[in-house]
Amino acid sequence: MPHTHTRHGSSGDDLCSTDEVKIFKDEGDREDDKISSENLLVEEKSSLIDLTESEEKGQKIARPDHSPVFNKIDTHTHSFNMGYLVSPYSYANGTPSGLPVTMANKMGLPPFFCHNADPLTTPPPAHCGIPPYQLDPKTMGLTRPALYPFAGGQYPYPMLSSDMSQVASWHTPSVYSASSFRTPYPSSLPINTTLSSDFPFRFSPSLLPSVHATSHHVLNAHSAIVGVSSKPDCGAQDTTTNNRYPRNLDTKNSSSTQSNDSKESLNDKKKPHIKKPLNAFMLYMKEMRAKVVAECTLKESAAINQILGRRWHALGREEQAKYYELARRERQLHMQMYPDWSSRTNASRGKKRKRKQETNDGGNNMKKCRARFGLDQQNQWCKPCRRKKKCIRYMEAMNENGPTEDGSGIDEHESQLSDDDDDDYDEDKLGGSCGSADETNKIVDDDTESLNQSMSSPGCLSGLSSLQSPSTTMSLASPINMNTNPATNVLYPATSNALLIVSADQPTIQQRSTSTSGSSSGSTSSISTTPNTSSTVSPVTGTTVPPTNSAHERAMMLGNRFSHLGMGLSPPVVNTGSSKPEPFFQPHSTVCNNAIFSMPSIGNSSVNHSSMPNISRNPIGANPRDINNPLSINQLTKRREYQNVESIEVSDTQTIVAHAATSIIHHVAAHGYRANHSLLSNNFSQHFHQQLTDHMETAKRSESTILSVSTHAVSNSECHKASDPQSNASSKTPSAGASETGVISVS
DNA sequence: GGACCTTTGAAGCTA
DNA sequence: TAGCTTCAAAGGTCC
Repeated sequence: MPHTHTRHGSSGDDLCSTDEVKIFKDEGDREDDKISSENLLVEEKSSLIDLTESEEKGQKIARPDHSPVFNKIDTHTHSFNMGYLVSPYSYANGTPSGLPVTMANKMGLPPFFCHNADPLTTPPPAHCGIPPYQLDPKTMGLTRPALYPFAGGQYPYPMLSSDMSQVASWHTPSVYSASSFRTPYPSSLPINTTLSSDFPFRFSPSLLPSVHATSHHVLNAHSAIVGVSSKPDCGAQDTTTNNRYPRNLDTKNSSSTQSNDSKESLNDKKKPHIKKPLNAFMLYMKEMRAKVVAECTLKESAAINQILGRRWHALGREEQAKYYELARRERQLHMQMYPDWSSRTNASRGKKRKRKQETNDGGNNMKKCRARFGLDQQNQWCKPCRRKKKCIRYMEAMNENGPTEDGSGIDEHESQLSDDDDDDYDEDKLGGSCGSADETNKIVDDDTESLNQSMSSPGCLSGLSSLQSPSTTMSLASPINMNTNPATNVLYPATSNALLIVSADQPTIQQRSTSTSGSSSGSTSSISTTPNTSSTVSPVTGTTVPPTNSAHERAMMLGNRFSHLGMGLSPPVVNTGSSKPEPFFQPHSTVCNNAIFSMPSIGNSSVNHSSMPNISRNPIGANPRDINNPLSINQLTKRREYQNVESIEVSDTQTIVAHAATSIIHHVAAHGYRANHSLLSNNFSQHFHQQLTDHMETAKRSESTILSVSTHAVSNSECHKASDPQSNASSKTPSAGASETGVISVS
């Protein structure tokens, strides 16, 4: 376990992580430290959990005063170095991974606070990263109280000049008045009483951030105290405090002021709810949520969390290690503050537990409609789910083969199926190819409903709620993953001649393609085709054509495919009548030979698609933990665009696709395409455009009818901006758009 | 006002 | 010990 980088070479305190140490390094030393510490972090990450456990178990063991952190502080007393509190982590890869907001908040630091700069007037350097919430707290829904409600000359930190005074100030109520600040932990806790004795240990600077934490927006954000936290009798913790943890948590200690039983009983009723310490992911979420919200204009936390979940997985180990470390510190601090607290306390108190126990009775792990079908297929939801009521299918599954308790659920369910799901039945049944066979079988076994409508059910997909319909989902990652739609006889080779852009930091397609069934994890990209027959939209041409599932599917797939240019692009191959589908796109040699586009079938126009196994179901999206699964985000963010897809003649699929694709490419070529992974260049776009144009010319000669497909851009790879007026405006133009992040959608 | 949704991780409980 | 369950944050939505 590395704990070096302390200038004084103090004994290693596990609390002293390398990232933390880096903060105390001078600018000139950071590079070297970064290199070494990164390597150390990798090692640290591997043992992070064990370390955490061991440390937490032994946290009550008295520790020497020679904490390396203190030593570090000693070395920086001249500058009142609390910079580490602001940005203990570097941004080597540009990923904003600064100090989690929680910690920063607890530290009571302004966002712009830097150890060597004016905390309030000097913006942080770019590498420090500015938490997104700083951009526009109001619009992001994050309340942000005054960082330091001091008057100009009241800012406490500058007054500190010595180590101890500095440290002491962190714990001196006079400095952070309880009435003025919200501390993450109650000031009245016994810990204050023991401060003099074991302060160096208990309030090691590594922990100080949380201990002395004063007001901060995140603390507001996570006003941790539930129940009495807002009660006036909670004293300083109520209106003025923003504690995550209650001040009067320990009733034993606070009971001294409440002598009579009535007060005690009342106090028990008002006993504050001590929340669990945030884990690494929660810390990450708190930090990144605002950013995602700002990027995506999504406000629904469920959707945001899905994005964050994916990003979390996409996060480097080093980055994650930081959050693990912070989470460990949170736990440590929480444990120190509330030694008697146990998660059991919270687990046994809430109604939530009761409710969940009820819903989990019967061992039903079925996903509810929302999770099964996603937001874009609400037409497949049961009625209660549409109304956010209890899922009757869920309840039905709970009762296995038996009827629901009142029977209404079944009836409604059946009615629902007959009403809304019949249309999907054939297609799902025929072409319903989604997910692995195993998963499909599993679903079939679980619920007969799956036959009717949930061949695409994300239930087989472990319930990523916002996934595209898995029934029509296929993965680009799998070279043999093709979705043959019998209804239209149009083959969609996942990899045929399409260009698949693989992130350099992601496993290659070949690697991923080895897995052709079952888990979706590791899928780099996917194509989602959602034969949503209910969608009706006016075409750009204004003509109204009866909706055709395949056409809709075509368009949506196209949109999906192009919307994932940054992750993968696989235009459809149209079966022109011959037994073998004709490749729609001819990859350019420059692309085929480009290692970036490494892909088994790229450039191989002779791929025998017909001989390819008919992967029944694309596992993409099956695993909500699949960080590379774009479907969840896609569905969350682009379904509205898809709903604008107008019907298209099946026979015109090729032309339509080409038309739409060309429009997109036009835009890409014109504006340049900056894919998520920065792998697409204008040259590529132009080339691809040329390829499309050539095919279009060919198609036009053979096709008589052309229906147009409107296209518009989506300005984010993960998030649609349907609510964005600009995006909406652009959606009305029959041109494709590419955002800066390189995602294009077609509607 | 509270449940629900959604994510991952931690912790407790149970078999 | 493995598996399951609950909770932590967040905010829109629904009842």
